[in-house]
Amino acid sequence: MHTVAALAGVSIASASRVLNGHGGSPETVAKVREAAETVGYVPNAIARSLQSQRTDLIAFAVEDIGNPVYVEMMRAIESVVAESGRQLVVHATGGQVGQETALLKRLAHRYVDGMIISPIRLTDAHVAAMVASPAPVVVIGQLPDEVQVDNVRTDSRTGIALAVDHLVSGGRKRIAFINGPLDTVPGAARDSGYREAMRRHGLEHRIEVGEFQYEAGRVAAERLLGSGQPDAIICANDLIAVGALHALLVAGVRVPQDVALVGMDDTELARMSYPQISSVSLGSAARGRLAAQLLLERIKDPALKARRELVPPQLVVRESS
Amino acid sequence: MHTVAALAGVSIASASRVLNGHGGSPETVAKVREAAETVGYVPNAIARSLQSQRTDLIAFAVEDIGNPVYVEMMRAIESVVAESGRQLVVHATGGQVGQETALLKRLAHRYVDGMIISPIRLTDAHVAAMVASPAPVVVIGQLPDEVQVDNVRTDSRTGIALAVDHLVSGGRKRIAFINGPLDTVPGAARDSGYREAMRRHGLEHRIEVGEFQYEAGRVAAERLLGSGQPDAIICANDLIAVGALHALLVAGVRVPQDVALVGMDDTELARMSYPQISSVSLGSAARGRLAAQLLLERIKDPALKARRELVPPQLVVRESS
DNA sequence: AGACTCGCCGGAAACGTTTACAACTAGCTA
DNA sequence: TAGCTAGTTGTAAACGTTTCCGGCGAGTCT
Repeated sequence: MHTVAALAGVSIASASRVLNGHGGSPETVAKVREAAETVGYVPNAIARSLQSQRTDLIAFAVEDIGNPVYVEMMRAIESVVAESGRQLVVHATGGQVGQETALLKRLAHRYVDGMIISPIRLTDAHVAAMVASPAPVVVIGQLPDEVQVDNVRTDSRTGIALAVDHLVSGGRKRIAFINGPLDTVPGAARDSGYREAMRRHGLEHRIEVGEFQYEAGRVAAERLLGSGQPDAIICANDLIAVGALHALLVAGVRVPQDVALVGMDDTELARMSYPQISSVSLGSAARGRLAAQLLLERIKDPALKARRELVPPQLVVRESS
Repeated sequence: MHTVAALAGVSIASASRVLNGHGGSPETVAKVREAAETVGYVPNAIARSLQSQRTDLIAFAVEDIGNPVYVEMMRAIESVVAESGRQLVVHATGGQVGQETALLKRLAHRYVDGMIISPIRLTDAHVAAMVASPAPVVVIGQLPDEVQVDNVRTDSRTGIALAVDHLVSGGRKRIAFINGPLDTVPGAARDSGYREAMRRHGLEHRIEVGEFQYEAGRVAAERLLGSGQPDAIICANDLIAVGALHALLVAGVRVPQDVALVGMDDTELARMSYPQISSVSLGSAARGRLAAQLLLERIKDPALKARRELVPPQLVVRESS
């Protein structure tokens, strides 16, 4: 920039103004433009950031950036972030509380303009770090009501209820549920949703618990088949559902004739299976998009008070039920 | 930092030194540490970057951050990048040449310390932008030999050959191939690999072309079944393979008895299907890891001359063949 | 013709760090 | 005791921008 200004025979102030389109006389504009062209000037993003106190970077932190649900969220977030001329920084936290709170604390360094985080387990340390954060944070997932942090959530409890109702109306009675760990936020919500819906229909519950993974779904389904085969299985996410489907097919169980299957999250996996798996959409893409929008709006106006967006679940019926 | 120094009664230089562990007398260290503690000082990442001329950010640019292959790469890259204390910025380019070259040009702004890019189509503009880039670039995928840019690649031509040989040795003769667009780098390589392998075995080729997507695979397989059913199908990636499998199962074709199926990329999809799909691993994770390592080494020593790493393909035989 | 406005310009401060340099002290050696 | 070394400290420059502010000239109004 110094050299551009020198070459154009103007001050660096004028050069800066011209390069940012902030006026200038026609001659100076021409001179500076030409000088910049000949020396191949490109502004330095860091210096600009230092001055403007913005990095135009948005962080997204999740347990595993390979999980289809998060991939879908990330895609949606990336799209709105990119559209706003910003860029996305991704963090894989491995679901470790320490990592996540460390990340939240690092926001104080202002290395990004804000963060979208979807903690799978929510501790007091999380909440403390979030409300203390000097940079805006948006949480995807449940959050205690009193916490004043932007939040987009879905209602997986009624999501499960949709699945149960659907199966019951199809005449199923022995509806089992394969859940993820109960000490996680989604695991706990799904558990209570399932129990309540079953109680409402006067049915007995049957629950298997494992990780939110394919392999866990396969194993859990095998267990279910081993003792008093159910006539329907609800899975806490699509990975589990695909695993369960695998076990059912291997065992020669017909889906949906013998056992109906309903997944959750409605990721591509559900569409790509055979038979295609019915799944409760929790609007991953919509939640990602909303979260990004909330964050951008808050960055623009930090005085906004905390908002809470709800994306309603929706049952997508396919061949498996 | 000013306030910390003032509170501790030392100069900001001393404060900075203490906070970075660059010596200082025991008393000053104590005073500064305490002052920093009481005011809750956190260093500003941008200012530090301006001084050090590093952002500790690495960019990863691909067509679609939701594609399982790229997800796997991204995971691997994120892991080594995070381990080095840096962070990952992701870009979804939509495969558009303009977007990608724009991204490469933006490297001049030094908003990241380097970029890993995997262009699906490679133009002269790409190459020009890469060699002209002031920040290090690593390319995942084919690259003309003379281009002096760090590069990690696989050999999908012999990858296809592995699949063909395997199917031939299993007695298959009418081996069809479902490919992606021929004007893409991977599409072209796979095409020539398939043709050559078939020629070598004295077999006639049969090729369907579509996108590198599930739906394209489904449609292509339907076409193949419609006219002179093959006894084996090779797919240019796992998404296509899963789509093809779907079409086969819907048509009542037994896999692998009637038609054998081999995918490519060996993503989780292949393991999660039923039957599990044989797939040619192109080492996505390994390529991502290598690319990240190359980039980090080059950042440390920019004088290094361009290196070229090759990850050999490997056939993983499962139930579908 | 004088007062006023407006647009353009350059000097300089600012953003928040790190670090080269010089000055100083204390401890040691010859 | 003079001289040297090692360690510590503060001043100030540097990183590369943007922007505030005052000055200046040209045009407009009375």
